Amino acid sequence: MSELRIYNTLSREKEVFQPLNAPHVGMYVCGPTLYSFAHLGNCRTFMSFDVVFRYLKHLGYKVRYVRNITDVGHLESDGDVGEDKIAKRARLEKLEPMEVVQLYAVDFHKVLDDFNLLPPSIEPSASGHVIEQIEMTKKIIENGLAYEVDGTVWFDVEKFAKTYPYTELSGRKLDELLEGTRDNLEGQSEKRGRLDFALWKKAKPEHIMRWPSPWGEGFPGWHIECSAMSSKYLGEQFDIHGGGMDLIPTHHTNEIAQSVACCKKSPAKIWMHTNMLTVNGQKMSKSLGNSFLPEELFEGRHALLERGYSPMVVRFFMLQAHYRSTLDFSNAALQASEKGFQRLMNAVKLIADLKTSATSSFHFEKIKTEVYDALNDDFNTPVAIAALFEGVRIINSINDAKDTITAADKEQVQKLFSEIVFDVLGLKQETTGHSDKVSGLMNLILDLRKDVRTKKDFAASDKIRDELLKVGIQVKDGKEGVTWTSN
RNA sequence: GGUCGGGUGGCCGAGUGGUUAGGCAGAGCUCUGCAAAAGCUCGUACAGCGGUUCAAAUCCGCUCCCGACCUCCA
Repeated sequence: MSELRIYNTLSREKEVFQPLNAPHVGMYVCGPTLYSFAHLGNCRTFMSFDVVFRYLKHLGYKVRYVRNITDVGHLESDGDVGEDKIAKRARLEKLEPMEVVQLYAVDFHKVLDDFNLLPPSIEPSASGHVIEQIEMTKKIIENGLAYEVDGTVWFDVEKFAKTYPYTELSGRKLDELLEGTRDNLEGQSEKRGRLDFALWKKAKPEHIMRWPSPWGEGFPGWHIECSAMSSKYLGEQFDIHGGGMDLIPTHHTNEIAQSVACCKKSPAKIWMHTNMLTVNGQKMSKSLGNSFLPEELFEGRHALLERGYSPMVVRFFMLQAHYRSTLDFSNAALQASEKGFQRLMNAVKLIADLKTSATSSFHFEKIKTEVYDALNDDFNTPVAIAALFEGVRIINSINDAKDTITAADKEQVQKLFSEIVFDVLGLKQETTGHSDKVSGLMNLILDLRKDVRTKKDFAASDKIRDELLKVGIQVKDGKEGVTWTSN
């Protein structure tokens, strides 16, 4: 079987995955800032890493997956001028900051649960690690790479860049960043270099969230939390650090700088970045106002949607694109995925009842190899799914007695589909949740319909079928009897 | 403006120097009382223009178009 290879943003190529301390794997993913509801684009990133988490576990690794919660320190604008996002929200809604965080945390977890994401091993919050962030900041000052001005501590990027390739992750040129004209230092705060960012911010009198520190009352900067928490739970060096692509140039670049400045070590071996979800070719984002809330999608409450789509259909839709490609969101694409998802799941259901033969008329190993080769190739879920569909065709064909399968192969197929579809891709059969009453009614109706069909009263029979279809119940007359599905 | 990424059949979306992506939609056939489901067959796509090569959609150059980042953003 092929080796797992992962695309590393640092090297810009796929590298064979070799954990620092096999079988243990440490993975850190930048989580949400809880100042609003998570939209679908946010969900895509966490879903991508959910598959990474699941696949690594499937391969037998003992994964510690840390995904943080940002509940303090994330500013509206750049490190100088903005207001803390959560503090602002709290002020506007007249809530305690922790109330704001709680509201969106509950929603966030519910949504990810709807999408069948596994919870991370540890979900640390920034506000719960202020001490660690202060300690790290102190160390960076000791190492001469940060300075305090009037209660605020700044990271000295230009000094750091003399001994370390500050822009290694983004591939930008430092000179060009320094030359940038979009803002200048005039009229701005006390920081020395235009790229310098805050490790600790002095709290203004009206600021609600504040902690004591060696530099007076204040709160931690946005980037330092991830450096502090990743090193606390995964060590100074760990295997995988992930997040959305938009975090590369600032957040992740600064994270590396902080960790190196503090511990002299680059924190992660592999940096993984997911691409954006787009709507009509444009990035889905809150500021552009084109974002979808998962709830709106499930219920079809959105101008761009003709109707709702279930969480598993959406999950399947997202897995049909590679995590490093943009994925364009549209009604038609969702519809296509819905059909495909149903086809896949129907086939999975069929496996258990397949009749076995003395020989198999297909090569199971070929499908299995294709699936694993795909997943090993930087978690290529769309190709893995394509290989599974080859299996779907065969399963259906066996069910139609046009192909054959041995008992041993059937067991293998069952195992492969169960492990890949459910455990790795994280899909699940969506229970239609009929009550006993509905089932009883359906049995009665179909029984009556059977009677009229025996009498060749097809008009009556078809009327029953057509009327049921109108309320969303589809009747299928198979060779083995009548089945029905409800949506 | 700078940096980076991309333009694939009706739609979504993989891949890549020579061999099938896959899903959805469409056409035909089989099965069926008819439907549905399922199976089989079919469309022969890679923005444009040059170049390299025995061979390019895949490499190189130019042009056009789109996007991301450079400001908070997964």
